[in-house]
Amino acid sequence: MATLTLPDQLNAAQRWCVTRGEKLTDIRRDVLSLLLSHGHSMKAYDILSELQQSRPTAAPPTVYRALDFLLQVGLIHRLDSLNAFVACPEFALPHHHGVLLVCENCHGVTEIADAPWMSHLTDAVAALGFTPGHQELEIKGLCSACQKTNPGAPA
Amino acid sequence: MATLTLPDQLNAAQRWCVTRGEKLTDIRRDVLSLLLSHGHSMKAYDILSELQQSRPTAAPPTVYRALDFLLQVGLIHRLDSLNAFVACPEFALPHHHGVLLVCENCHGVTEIADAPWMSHLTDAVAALGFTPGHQELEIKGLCSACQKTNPGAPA
DNA sequence: CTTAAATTTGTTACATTATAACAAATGGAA
DNA sequence: TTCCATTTGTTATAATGTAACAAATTTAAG
Repeated sequence: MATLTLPDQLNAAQRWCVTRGEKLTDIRRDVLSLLLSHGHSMKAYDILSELQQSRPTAAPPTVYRALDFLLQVGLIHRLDSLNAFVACPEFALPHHHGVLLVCENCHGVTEIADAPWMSHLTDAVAALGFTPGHQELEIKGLCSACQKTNPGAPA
Repeated sequence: MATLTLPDQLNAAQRWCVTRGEKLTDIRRDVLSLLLSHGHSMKAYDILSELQQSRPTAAPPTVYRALDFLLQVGLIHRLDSLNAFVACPEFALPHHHGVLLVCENCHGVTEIADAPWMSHLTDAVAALGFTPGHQELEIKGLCSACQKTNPGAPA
């Protein structure tokens, strides 16, 4: 996995949007850039605070609109369990069935793309007549780093 | 699956709490009763409104405290994707690894207890050094009923 | 080029979801 | 009874997210 620089990541995102007939405007790029450069997940109002460093007039809708767009085109994920957002490092993978491992302690996120057992899950669910939507599963727990410093936290 | 009456469900919950050294107080029982009798998921402030029919002085902390308690003892689940709560019909099952199928259209919830592929998932995740917490997976999508009335809604 | 339409952004206000903080009441145990 | 722990009442406020409409910008058409 070649680690791209931030400008390269942004350029790739730009191309991804154009391919889909969408525009990565300045605001949207700025929000994505914040998420990419942080690496970990961010809350909407934290993004807003940082965005206001360069855009003093930014307001909640400014951020939420950009986040909604980035979610639509698949450049970021929303973490329902944290009310937070994280950049998706693998946005260009086709039929991307991801699992997000969310650490309850440090709020770090590890993404697993195309896990082999994922198809078992979607098959079993489909057999019940249920059609999964965006297939991003969120599993809460403790990452390996936090288990060491935090012995015995969840169940 | 024997379908218990509401009083029987509440009594079973009562015993479950006592077993764990906890008390199912009046308020907690009332909140659980609302969730059980509704069957589908409810938002905290909807629970509050209904609770205020019988307890006019109930305030947000009244409901959130009861919900926190019921979550702790495993009598209910929180649906992160809806900011809602639902009664757990299988709270007494040991080592309960559940999957919640959440319909994005009708907000109905189907719970799968002890699915066979669940162990594959936890094993694979554990192999990465991640320790899952409460193992309640939430899968958003469309239930079979809503697929018929809602052709082509999510992806 | 100019006009019209569509999209994006600015701005204000508000809706929804959840918690902090502290006082009062309740229930057991010493 | 007296003390302590737990639960509940109460007020206020924090955190998260959206509605509604105006202004600006971009795109496409004539």
